[in-house]
Amino acid sequence: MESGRLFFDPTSACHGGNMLFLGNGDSVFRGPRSSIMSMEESSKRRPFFSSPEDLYDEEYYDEQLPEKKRRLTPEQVHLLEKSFEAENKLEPERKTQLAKKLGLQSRQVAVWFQNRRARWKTKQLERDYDLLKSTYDSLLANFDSIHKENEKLKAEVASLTEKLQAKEEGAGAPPPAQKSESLAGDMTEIMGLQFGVKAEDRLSTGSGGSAVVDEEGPQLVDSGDSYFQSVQYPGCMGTVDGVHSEEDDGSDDGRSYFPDVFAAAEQQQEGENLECWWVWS
DNA sequence: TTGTGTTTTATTGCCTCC
DNA sequence: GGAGGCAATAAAACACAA
Repeated sequence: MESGRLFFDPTSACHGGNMLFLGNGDSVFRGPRSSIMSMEESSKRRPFFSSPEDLYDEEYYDEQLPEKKRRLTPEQVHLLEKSFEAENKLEPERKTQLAKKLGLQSRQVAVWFQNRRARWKTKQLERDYDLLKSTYDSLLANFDSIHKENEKLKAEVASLTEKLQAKEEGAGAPPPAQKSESLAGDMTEIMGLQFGVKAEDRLSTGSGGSAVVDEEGPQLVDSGDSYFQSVQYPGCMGTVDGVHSEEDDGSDDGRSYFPDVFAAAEQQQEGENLECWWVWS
């Protein structure tokens, strides 16, 4: 192996400055985390191996320099994906083993995992958005139908009240006014309670209505396609311990990036089911 | 072929944890 | 203070339409 050669992307040095030139003429590869590797060391840890055999392939060295950013082989990616599925974070030992197995630098394996986690998170945000949107649409549609039903029932009450009054007036002897007025008043009050107070309940977080849940009712949030039930990456979901630590600040519990929102939506959905039961019974 | 958008690999700087 | 994680970003590699 030719000593003193650096295997780095020269273009990276432009923006990243991963090359340091020392006053004594030596140059070192400045790796991430400011870990300074000697020139010799960096040449040993040459990036972009396509296979373990390439590591000691003189011809490869001569023909491929200067190194350019090289994609991993499908086999390497496959193994990395499998490893990621099992556990989306790398312990140092596992990283080293994986790197050895793949003929990559451990740093490359770490970078791959880092990028893979970022991709997974992006996808997850998209899924969460879709779920949130469909939940909102569903709730909106439900609200509209209930609102219409409310208006319809109100009109019905007014009509019946009118008929009742007409009947009482046509009966000759005026019945105890107190009674008919009381009856109409009662109905109005009941309707007011039903369509006023309950509507507020419906628009609240649903905490009041969630005590009773219609388990047979539609559970949009927990549909079969929902992220909460489907486990795309066993190692990334809440079912595996490793996932829970993806976000150190606790914003990501491995299930959703909007846990509170979905919880509220879920509760509201339950409230909606209860509401339906209440309205139609 | 070329222009353009997307994906993948890699770096940098900041933050947190031990 | 070092190690490792993440977000932001650069740039090469790739895909694809015109």
